[in-house]
Amino acid sequence: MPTPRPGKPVRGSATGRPLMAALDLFGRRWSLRIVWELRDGELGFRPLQQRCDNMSSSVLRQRLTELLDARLLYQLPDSRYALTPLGHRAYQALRPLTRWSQEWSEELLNSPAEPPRTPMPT
Amino acid sequence: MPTPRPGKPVRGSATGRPLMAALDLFGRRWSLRIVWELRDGELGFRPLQQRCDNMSSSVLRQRLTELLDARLLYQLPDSRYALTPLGHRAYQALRPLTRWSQEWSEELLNSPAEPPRTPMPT
DNA sequence: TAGAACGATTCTAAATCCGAAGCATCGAGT
DNA sequence: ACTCGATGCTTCGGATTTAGAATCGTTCTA
Repeated sequence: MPTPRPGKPVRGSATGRPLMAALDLFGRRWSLRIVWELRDGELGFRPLQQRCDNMSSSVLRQRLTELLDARLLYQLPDSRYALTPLGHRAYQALRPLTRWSQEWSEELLNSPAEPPRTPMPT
Repeated sequence: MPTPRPGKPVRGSATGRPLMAALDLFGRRWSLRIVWELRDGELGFRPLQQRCDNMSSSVLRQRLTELLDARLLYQLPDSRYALTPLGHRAYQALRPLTRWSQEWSEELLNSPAEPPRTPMPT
């Protein structure tokens, strides 16, 4: 499964539009989380794994490879992983999601039950 | 596989922090894409499927159920799917990603080859 | 009234992910 | 020198998720 890159067609999109490549990259499990966890500081393999709720090491390695490949990460001489400038900007692009998730949380608290399948205007 | 919701522990996170729930929700394949494709207009099942590069209908249905459940979508009386206000804000939270993906694309064009495993400061 | 488009479900196979185990290396401590 | 714990991975079998095709019943249109 190749690392998605803009320009080439990616899984689920023949166009190769950058956004589609990005959605593919970040649609893989733990991708978003890994970028998130590296937001303020380099981490080695195992520490990173721990921060990611002890995700399986095999998948972690795979994601790291992909993210290295996509130039969101680079590896320090001591083998720790860190965000590249590009990776940092990706993290920043993800930040609004934090705010949103709070709204989401609040809104679900106000209506934890069944969905109104119909009107829902506004 | 339950729909992730803030407050309850989700896959890969015992805390139930809203962000982690969001990362779980959007970490599922096609989730991001579906929200994206509904950004400016309601779509029925099949039209939506087509826009998503003919993703498999079984998975589409699954994702739709989850997104309905999470209140990002609702269904019109004619059964088309649309973003709720919350879903719309989610889409907006995702927009910076578009800009980022362009930068990404450009940067990869300048260095399509092997990664410099070491220094990479700045 | 025949055909097309639709929403949705079911089934099987393939891809992906998980989790545990193992291995080699390194530095700290004795 | 020698154990010990931590680290960076790798491998492998089994579980979960996704893909893909086929199908069903309904509605809409010609």
